[in-house]
Amino acid sequence: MSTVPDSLAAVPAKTPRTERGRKTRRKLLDAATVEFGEKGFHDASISGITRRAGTALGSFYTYFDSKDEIFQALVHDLSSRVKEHAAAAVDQAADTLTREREALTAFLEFAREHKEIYRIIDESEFVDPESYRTHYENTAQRILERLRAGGDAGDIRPDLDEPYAWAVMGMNVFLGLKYAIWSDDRPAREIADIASDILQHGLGRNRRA
Amino acid sequence: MSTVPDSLAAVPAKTPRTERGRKTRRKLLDAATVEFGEKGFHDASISGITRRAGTALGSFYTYFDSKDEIFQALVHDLSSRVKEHAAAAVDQAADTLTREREALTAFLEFAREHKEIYRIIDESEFVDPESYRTHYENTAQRILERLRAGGDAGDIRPDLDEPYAWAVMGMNVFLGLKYAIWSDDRPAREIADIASDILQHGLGRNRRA
DNA sequence: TTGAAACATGAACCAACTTTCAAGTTTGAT
DNA sequence: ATCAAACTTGAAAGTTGGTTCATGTTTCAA
Repeated sequence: MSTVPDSLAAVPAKTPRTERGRKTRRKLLDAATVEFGEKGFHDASISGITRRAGTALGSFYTYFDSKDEIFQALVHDLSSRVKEHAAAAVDQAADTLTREREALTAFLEFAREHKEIYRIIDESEFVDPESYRTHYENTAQRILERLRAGGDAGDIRPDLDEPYAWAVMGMNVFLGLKYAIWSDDRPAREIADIASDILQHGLGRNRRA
Repeated sequence: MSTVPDSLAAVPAKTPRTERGRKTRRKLLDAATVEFGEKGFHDASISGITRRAGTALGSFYTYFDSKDEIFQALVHDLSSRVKEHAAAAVDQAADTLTREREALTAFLEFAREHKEIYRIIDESEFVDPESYRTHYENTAQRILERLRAGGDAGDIRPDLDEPYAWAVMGMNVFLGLKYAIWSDDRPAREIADIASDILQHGLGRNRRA
């Protein structure tokens, strides 16, 4: 006997209805980013989140049904942010490989400034596998579209398909892990140049940069 | 007042001393591989492990100090197995890029047959970060050595350093995630050919395969 | 054969969280 | 100004599952 008709269930049951509510929800989400980022899902606690948010423990359940649910909401939130950030960087570039280089540079810089985000999205592989998969499928899709556009424009080879996009994405993610999360020292640009170099010429002896 | 002198502490305290002990420890490790692989660290339980192993709950603590400790032992164990499997495949290949292609093919096939292993190693990023890092640092190191050998032999460009190895590794890992863990359909060889193609020529229009 | 050390057992303990709830406060449309 | 709905609160209930322990059994070197 739910009070909410199924036909209107599009909006999650616990959406805040007042300004105060929206603010509290936002505070919880931000606090959760810090808590999960610092401790990981397993060691993070609801009380840790509410303490950071400065709200009572019980208030958490006004906005989220469970620890899993807020994590899921978070991944969705952060995934959008990463996407938007990369999209912004990509706009201005002229040719395809420059575009990819800019996208990677932006990703590296973003990851350095928001290591928690990288960690949370990565951990979603185990906490909320569907979100994880969606995140990377979508990212690969956008890469593939850029590559195909480049192929059409005669910028790069025209015969590229899905696995090429996954290869590019894998390169980027691991360069991010190594040179954004685990160490900061090298300029992001330097790393992006190397990736770009691989995409341009490969490792063969054929041609030099 | 430990009964074990510090100077002899090289061997973990709980190493089995009889044949029966070694067998039980092995059973627990194998059971843990299944349990962690199926449920993930968080949802896995010690009682789940001992149930699968066919031992009493208490026996677990004869061999491991905690849930974290057996996970760590497991990652170490599995990491070695992955390494050995790849090393075996690499031996016979003639030139550098063929070697890399064989390594990737072997990795993909191994991952398909042992999806649990892939998952456990991946999850160690959060459960036992040091093991995770060691695993990938070592893997990158071996890739770099192969690339350098290729550079020396005149097989490929001679100016490759660490980031190139991480880029190659990232490609491989994500192709593994997509085409070994998430889907099985395409032949491993086909995927490895694509990666090899990228390493040989890049995505530029310059030359065709 | 014997006995000390190694190993096995599973009920019970316990700490740590998540989640609930009843009582109070604030908001905002009328 | 009013009041019903929205929101807040934190103590306490409820769970879950890791860990301990006292007791019993097996191993194996002497």
